[in-house]
Amino acid sequence: MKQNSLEKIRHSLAHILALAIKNLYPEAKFGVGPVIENGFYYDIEIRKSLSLEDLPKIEKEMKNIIKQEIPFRKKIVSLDEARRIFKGLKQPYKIELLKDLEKYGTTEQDEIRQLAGKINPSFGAKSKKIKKVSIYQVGDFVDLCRGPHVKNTRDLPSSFKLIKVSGAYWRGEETNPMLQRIMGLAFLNEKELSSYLAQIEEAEKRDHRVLGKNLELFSFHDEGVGFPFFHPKGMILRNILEDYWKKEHQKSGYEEVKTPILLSKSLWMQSGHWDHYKENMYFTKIDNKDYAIKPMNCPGGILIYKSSLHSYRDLPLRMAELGLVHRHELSGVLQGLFRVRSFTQDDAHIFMTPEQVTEEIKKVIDLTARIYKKFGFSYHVELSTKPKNAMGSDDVWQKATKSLKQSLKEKKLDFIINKGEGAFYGPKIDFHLKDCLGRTWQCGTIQLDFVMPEKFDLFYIDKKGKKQRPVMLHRTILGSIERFIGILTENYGGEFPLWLAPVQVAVLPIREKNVPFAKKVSETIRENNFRTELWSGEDTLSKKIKKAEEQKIPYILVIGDQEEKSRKVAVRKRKKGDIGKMTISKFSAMLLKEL
RNA sequence: GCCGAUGUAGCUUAGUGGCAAAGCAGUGGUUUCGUAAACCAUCGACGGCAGUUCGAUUCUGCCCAUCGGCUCCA
Repeated sequence: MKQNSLEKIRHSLAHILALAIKNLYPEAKFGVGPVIENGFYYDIEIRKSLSLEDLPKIEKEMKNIIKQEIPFRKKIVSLDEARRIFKGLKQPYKIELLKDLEKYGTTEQDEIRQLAGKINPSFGAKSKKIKKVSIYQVGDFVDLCRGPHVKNTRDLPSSFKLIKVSGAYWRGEETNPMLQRIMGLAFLNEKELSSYLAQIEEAEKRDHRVLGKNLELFSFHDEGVGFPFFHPKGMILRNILEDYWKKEHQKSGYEEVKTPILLSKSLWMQSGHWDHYKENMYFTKIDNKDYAIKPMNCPGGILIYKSSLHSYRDLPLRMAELGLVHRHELSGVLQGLFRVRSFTQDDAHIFMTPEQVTEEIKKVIDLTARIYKKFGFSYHVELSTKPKNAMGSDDVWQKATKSLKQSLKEKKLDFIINKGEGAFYGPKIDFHLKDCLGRTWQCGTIQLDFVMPEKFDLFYIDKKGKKQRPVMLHRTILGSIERFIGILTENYGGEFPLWLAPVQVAVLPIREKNVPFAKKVSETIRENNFRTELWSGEDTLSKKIKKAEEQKIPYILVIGDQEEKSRKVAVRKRKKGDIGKMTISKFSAMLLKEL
């Protein structure tokens, strides 16, 4: 099994999985079985509903098959021939794929949608004509497949593992039947497999839902599913984050505003949310009139803009808002702080002249880069284009998309394009953060909007005293404060750097009689503007240290008779242990330097 | 919302068709202790609603929540 790329191995294992399924469940109908990051999966339809307990049996069957040293055989056949083959095998999903191949030359859903003219006819890709397709056979399993594959099952390693079963909609469409997806990990050798498993274990240890509870940052309750409760320590973290954010925005020429969370139906009708976002909104009645809780902050910002007359001299007008929004997300998507139903966007709406657009976008990109750097995150950028339920003409969308691209190019940022993933009012740039375990999270977004200014009849007065239509930019950098705190927690594994740590210094007196001096020490530290706790409880020193370490407090000061006598405190640093004795002023200076 | 799994005390876990077990945490004492768990005592739980049963935490159904995916998304 040499020189076979991992990709080939994973793909071939997907076929072996399918063969194993066919052996165990002869009636199986097969969907698709691609390679994914770290492994592979196959979507299947069988009568039995599989659970985790079924996986070892399937895995065993796969290993059996591999042992038999079966060759992978490739055949090029005409479309008609392929159709006959899969009809004979009773594989309706494969036949559906063949139909698409014939009609559009691809099985990629995005491309098909475009070619079918359902969205973005203007972007029009060309259909490639396909006359022949390749099929691969291994044992009794025949698959429509581009390949490539290993030559023989003897080229496959045993370093794979089936890990999950779940439902998955056929072709990713909610309206299609749900198939069963079996997912597996696969690596070149046992060592890589186990190191990946270790990495998963490490990620589990950093789970912000667990740390959030242990560190008393936040909680969730059945009484408000998806609505996070922030505890005192979580609030400290949050306030530090927000203060930092406010300072950076002041420096960058933003003004802060706050808009109501409850606004009337007529406003949401005007903004288009009523038509385009209703399924995600919460409603109520006040004095018999319909109101909605805001799912986005823009209409509020727009009303502020409209409340006075603006000259071209005032633009760009950068209006920032830490805005609390509520969105009724499907119950199945909720995930700790990463996905909640109420969250605070670090939003801003920038109103500007059309000439200012590229320059402003570049400024936002710069600010985003600066803020991410503060936390040591790297990131990649994606550009999302016009979605199915879009408002506004193709012309306007093209123009907006072009501006975003232009700014990205000028900033020399590479980007991936997500077709049809934009907001309903405009295309967007998304920033995806990479944490220390290599996982990515969507946070910042820049959305260019020519639609809302039109809907709300916004204008400014130009040089000649004439009314002109401004362009609007919606943007976030952290994305949501809640999600960002979740990411920070996992990134640091709960060991927040000194400037973010809810408690920076724990002061631990050894004996009862050391408490008065310890109290003085902690007061001095507090006066020096550090967050400190005095632990004057009954526990032994060892126990207090254990607790302080569990709480991941950056510094621990031990106060006993010796310290009291020498007026120097014994300093213990998180992860480092004892780092010596020093005066309080020296200690404070050291902390200051670390900030 | 869909597919699958799970739900015992604040946390981690044990267990049973017949009084639900423990460690940590908490509380009350004793101890005054020098760098990751002192000692004694004590409080505290079977997610909810039905059904089967003499009896249900245990079996069945429905609901709720959580976890892993799908779809969606900051």
